[in-house]
Formats: sequence, structure tokens, C-alpha cells
Amino acid sequence: MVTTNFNSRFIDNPLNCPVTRTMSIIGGKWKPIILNCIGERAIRFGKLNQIIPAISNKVLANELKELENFGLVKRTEFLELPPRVEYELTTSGKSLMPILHELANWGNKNVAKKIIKELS
Amino acid sequence: MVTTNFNSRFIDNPLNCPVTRTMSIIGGKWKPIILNCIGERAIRFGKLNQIIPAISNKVLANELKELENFGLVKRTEFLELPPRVEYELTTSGKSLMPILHELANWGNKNVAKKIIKELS
DNA sequence: ATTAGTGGTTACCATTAGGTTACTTGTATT
DNA sequence: AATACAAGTAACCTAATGGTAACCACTAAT
Repeated sequence: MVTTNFNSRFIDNPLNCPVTRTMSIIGGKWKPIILNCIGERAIRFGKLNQIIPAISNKVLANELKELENFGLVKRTEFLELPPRVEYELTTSGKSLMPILHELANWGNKNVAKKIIKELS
Repeated sequence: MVTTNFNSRFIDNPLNCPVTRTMSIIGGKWKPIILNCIGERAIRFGKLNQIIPAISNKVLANELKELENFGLVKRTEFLELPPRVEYELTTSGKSLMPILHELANWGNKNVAKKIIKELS
């Protein structure tokens, strides 16, 4: 059983909040996008970089490493030349996707227009 | 209808992703905690600051202002002395809470132990 | 000999989020 | 006369996040 203060009356440290903890993993600027781009298939590093051209390879490599560390993504290296590496979602990563889609729907209904307005 | 590239094949700007947009609102270090502490009741600024002692009043005021801006929180000012201000969740804010709880549960099952381990 | 393809790494820089401390306003209390 | 209360503001500082550009290893093709 893991500590949770999300329903407690006294928060002395944000990391006692399970939502904040979860955010610390998926809250990066590119993480939800990367997870969604991987989707149901295995995909190569270079292909991801094509689909998300605005992300630099440094940042992409970092994000993938973190996602791998937390067990959301599985990295498979093939010993070929030129090198080939494939990324795919783990069971844990896949189980997150429905929640991300709920967030997306909620955002589209509730705040999307305001954000877009604020940026123009 | 709002633009969404969350399911598209080409991401040129993270703000075209509705999940990223939603994160930009609730992804702050303290926002989910604040929303949860407000809960179903109206609560005063000072009371929030007591419940979350680790947040400074400057940051708390900022976060509340943003949440108000995006329509998740309603601020009511009473013209009394000393001043009294009450915050409560709007319908939109309340509708987000079930999703945050799903995130919390997902995190507890999937990543909490790893995060806690990494910090010790 | 040079270039291309792949999956990165390294060094460096800019922006932002968040934190600290002190201060304000107006009345009431000691 | 000084202090407390409530709800913030203002000025300043630091650490983390993310961005840029160059480079690497290895082989095959031109």
C-alpha cells in the first residue's frame, strides 16, 4: 500500500499527492504526445522524430529514457548496422491511454477555447 | 469544434495536442492538490494556506488566479474587514475531479513505488 | 575520399516555474 | 503607540526544463 494524501487534510509535500506523482512522469511537454504516437505498434526512433518534427532528438531521447525507466515504454535494440531501435508501449503504458483520452475530451469541452484565445 | 492532433500523424506544435493543453492548466506543481483541497465546499484563502503549508502565499495566489481564469474555480470576495475571500469549484472544476482520481489510482498501481524509490 | 543513414551524446544557452522575504491596507485590540 | 488579522503584491533569486548545434560510431554506397 502506497502513501496517499490526496484525500487527507494536510499536505506538507507535493510528492505525497499521487496525482502530482503521476504528473511528474507524464507531465513533460512531450510525453503524452510521444505515448500517443507510439500507440499500438512498435516504432523506430527516427520515425517518431519524423512524426514529431518539433522535438529535438536530444529531448526525444531523454523523454523515451524516462518513459522506459518508469515502465511505460519498452525499448528493443537490434544489433544491426545501421542501428535499429524500436519502442512500444508496455501494458502499463497502454493502460494509461484511456485516461489521457478522457483528459483530452475534458480539455476540449472545458478549456481549449480559452487557451487558444489566450495565445492569439 | 476544436483542433485536435492527438490522433493525427504529424505534430508540429505541442499545443495542438489536447492533452498537452489540458496539462498546461492542471499540470502545475500544486494545482491538483489545490483543487482537491477545495473539494465540495467553499474555502477561504487562509484556510487553504493552512492545509497546504508548504506552498507560499504568492504561489497559492497565482495558482488560484489561473484556475479562476480557466473557469475551474470561482472566487467570491466579501466586502468585510478584515477581508474575506472564498474559493469553490465550478461545475467544470468538479467534472475534472473523477479524472484526477483515475490518474491517482493509475499512478498508485503503476509508478508510485518507483518514484518513491528514486527519491530515497 | 566522401557522403548518407541511424540512434543517439555532449556542451552550452534561454526561458520559465517556483521559492523567499518584506510590504500593503484598514480596522480592532492591547 | 504598537500589534494583529486577512488576503494578497512586489522585488528578487534559484533550479529545472527545454532548445540549439555540433559531434560520434560503423558500414555501405557513390
